[in-house]
This record gives sequence, C-alpha cells and structure tokens, in this order.
Amino acid sequence: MALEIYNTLSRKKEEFVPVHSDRIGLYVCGPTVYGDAHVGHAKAYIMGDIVNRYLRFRYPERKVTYVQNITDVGHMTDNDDVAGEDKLQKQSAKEKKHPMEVAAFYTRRFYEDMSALNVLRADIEPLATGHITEQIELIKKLIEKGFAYEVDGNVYFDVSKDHDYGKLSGRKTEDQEASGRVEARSDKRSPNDFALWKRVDAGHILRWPSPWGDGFPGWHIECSAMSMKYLGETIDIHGGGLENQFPHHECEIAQSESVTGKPFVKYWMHNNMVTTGGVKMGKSLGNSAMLRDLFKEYDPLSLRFTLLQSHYRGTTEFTTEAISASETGYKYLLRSYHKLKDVVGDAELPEFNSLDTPQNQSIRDIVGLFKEALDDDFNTPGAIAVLFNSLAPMTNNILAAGMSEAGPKYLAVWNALAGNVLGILPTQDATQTDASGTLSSVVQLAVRWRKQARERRDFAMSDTIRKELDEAGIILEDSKEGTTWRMK
RNA sequence: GGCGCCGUGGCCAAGUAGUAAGGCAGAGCUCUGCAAAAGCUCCAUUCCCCGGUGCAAAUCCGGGCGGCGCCUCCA
Repeated sequence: MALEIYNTLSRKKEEFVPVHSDRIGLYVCGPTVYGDAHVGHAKAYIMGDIVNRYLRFRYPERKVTYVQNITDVGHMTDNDDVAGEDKLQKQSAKEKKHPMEVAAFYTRRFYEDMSALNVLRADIEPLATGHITEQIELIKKLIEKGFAYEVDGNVYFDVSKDHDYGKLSGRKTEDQEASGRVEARSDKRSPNDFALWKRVDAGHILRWPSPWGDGFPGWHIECSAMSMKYLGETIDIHGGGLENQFPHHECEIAQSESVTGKPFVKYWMHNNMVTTGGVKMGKSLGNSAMLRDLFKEYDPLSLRFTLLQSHYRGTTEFTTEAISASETGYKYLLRSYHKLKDVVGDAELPEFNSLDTPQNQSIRDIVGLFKEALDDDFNTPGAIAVLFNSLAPMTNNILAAGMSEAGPKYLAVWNALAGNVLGILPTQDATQTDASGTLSSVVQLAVRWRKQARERRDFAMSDTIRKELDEAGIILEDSKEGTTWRMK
C-alpha cells in the first residue's frame, strides 16, 4: 500500500516517492496579508495541514519540513506597471497605517484564525520582505544566464527562453497571444513575460534598493527564493489554490528551473474552490464568508470538519445549512470520544504504534481502512466515513459492554486518527476550563435535587430543572447508571 | 478565442470498469415517567440525456444539454 498523490504536472495520481531518503520538503503558498481570511483560505490551509499531518503520521522516520510564506509585499492589482495599485499600500492608505503595520496586523489575525481551525503552524514561516536579498540574487542569476532582461528599472523574465514554459497549466504562449486580450502598454518584449523586479515611483512606500534601482520584487520570485533557501533546489510537494496554477506556479517553475537546471517540485497539489450558490467565493467578488464572522456562530472545528467532508480537489458548496448539518454529525463523533475519555480517565494510554499487532485485529482493521482512504490522494471524506462506520460504533459497543481494558487502546486510536491526523478533536474541553470544579459541583447539586424529585415522582420539578439547565447550556442525560451532564 | 473542471437520492458528498461509502434531513422500533443519548430497521434497480466499446460502465469513447474555474490580484 502506497500513498498516491494527484500531481497537477502529470494530471494523474502518482505513487509518492520522496526525493530524499531521510526528509520530506513541503511548501504551501501562504496568504497576502491585506485582509481577513475567509472560508476559501480555510480550505486551502486545512488541505496543507492535512498533508503535513499525514506525512508525519505515515513517515515517522523522515523529517518533514513544512514551509509556508507570508506575502507582505503588496504587488499590483493590475498588470500595468504604471496604473497598478499596490494592495497593501491601498489598504494602508485606507487604514492610515504604514503598509508593514497592515501586514503585521493581518498576519497575526491570519494565524489566530488558523489556530482556531486547529491548523498547525508551519516549521518555517518566512516573510517575503525578509528575503529581498535572496530574491535579488536569484534575479541576478537569471539575468546572467540570459533568462531575464532589464528595461528602465524593471526586470522581466523572458518566457521565450524557457522551452517548457506552460507545462504545469497546459498553456501555450501562442494561444495566449492569439486570445485578443487587451494588453496594457508595457516595456515587456512579449506580453507573456512576467516581472521579476519592479521599479517604483516616488509615492511608493514599500521599496528596496537593487542593482536596477529602487523597487520591489515581482510576485512570483518570493516563493522560488524562499522554497529553495529552506527546502533545497528540488522539493517534494508544493501546494496552493487552483487559481495559482497559472500564472503564479507556472512562473515559479520557469524561474527556478532556469536557474538550477533541476526540477523545482516533484508533486504539485492544487485545491479547488469553495463555492456558494455554485459560484466561486473570492476576495474580489465580495461573496466571501469571513472566518471571524463564522466563528461567532459555529464551532471552528465543526467548520474544519465540514471542509474535510469534501475532497480537496473538488469544489465545496458552502452554505450555513451545510455547516449546521455536518456539525450535527460531528457532535455525534465527539460524544462518542468524550464518553470514552471520561471512562478511561487518567489511565495510561498505550503507544499507538504498539497496537499494530494481531491481538488487536479490530483496531488494525480500522487503522487500515483509515490509511487506505488517506493514501488515496488524501481522501478525507473517506477517512471520516471510517470514523462513522467503525470507530464510533466500536467505541459505543465498548462503553456499553464496560470492557475497560479496551478503553485506553481505543482512546489512543481516537487521539491518533481523529486528533493527530485529522485534527478534529478539541485541544481543550469544558472539564479543563473548569479546573477548580466549581461548575461541576453546582451541576452535581442540581442533579441530586432532580434525582430526589424524580424519586418522589415529581416530574414537573424534574423537568423544570432539566429545562432550565438546558437554557443555561447544560444538557442532562438519564441512563441506567444515573444522570450525566455535558455542555451544549 | 485558448486551457481545464464538474453534473451521483430532499440537501451535502465519496466512488474512475465488477454491480451505488458516509453525513444531514425523514419514517418506524427498542430503551425510557418524559426527553435526550445509544442501538436496530427503512430511505437511489440507479448515477444530466443519447449513442458506442466491454462478459461487465456512474466509471472508458463519441455527441448533446446544463453549470463552473483559469487566461488580470485572489486559497
């Protein structure tokens, strides 16, 4: 059984064979930080997170290094060198802040949102502005090798010098030229050429000195520079949103491979869009659901769960109804997990890896199905189905049968699969925030009073207590063993 | 105009040749003072339509209809 990844380069699933025997390099294009993150960002970075988590789970013997950049250079909202607006500069004018202040502000908020979604931080989170030197060095090499040319303070990559340009997106430069698209006035030799370095005018705040005068780097060069600096000339996996396939990733390949003469990336992964009403959710379309707003209504982890219930390469139709629906299913899984956790208590858990023995056949089966799903190009909906079909029912059986020796084993399985790999288990629960036990004591008191009412068959009082606790966010459940409570 | 993707039950959504996962919603039952939880059962003879190739197709090929993305910043 091997991990298979759909590689955009070949347009098919390929067996994952790491470039190096001892390590794996993963790079995912990070956000441009001039606004808050929306559901589309969540889908992209949760995908990156799943790849990161699963690689670590599946290849414990290899060092996985995950790099995700922050684009804190504004770039242009228009291809025209003159008329283009710098997104960060525009936002900074609006907020009356220095562009770097805007970038820092939204960077923090981005990480806050991602943490709420239980997206693990990358090992290296380089800033584009922190790697201007590296980018300039790369551009110098491209000029030396004849792949780039300077015109009046601007440096462009000469696409005609790169013979396999277009191999990722399947585009031919001739077709693009034939498109009749209106090209803005430019000093490029060809409309397909793209900027490596841009000259700035007097009013531009974010600027750096370079051999070609004051300016700032082109959008694509940062990823090449930072990827190669931290992960080497050929990395295993590079991921990002589908809309970055062209031109961004195509340009990254062109720049990087022209300099090194080696393959830049072995496996390219692209996640599809989040749609609403069948239409792409996008920053510029104004139909984005911002994560911060959603977090007020929904548990961030149930949002994560919702996104994991569709495949990363398919579109995800996003509606509040869709989150509500999957939230119900998600809570079912959590109840099973929490009950098990309560029963196991402080008992020591076995090492997850020690459970892979013939004596634990049912666990082996569950883990096998789970891995089979994720091995198939990170099929998270399939992995979640295993939780619904096997892990939760098995857990409920154990709880019903009171099989205490199986408890810790299964809890270790929950922690590994649902916790470490899928990241859908809460990292902190109500019992931890109630460390002093105050809430618990009070609820226990109410439960005792209600028990007395029930014993004298005063069901009106019993139901009132339950109803009022429910309104306060506490749910009571009666069973043969007594009454248990939990937070809504 | 070029490149590419998608169309599966009321909703969401897996499945790329071997006879339709899963979740939500819905129906019934068990348990129960009631409720909840949990469990059991039912819920697509069929995968947009029409042809074709296979012993076999939701899955491959051709045509049609419908929807979407990229080609300009966007996850």
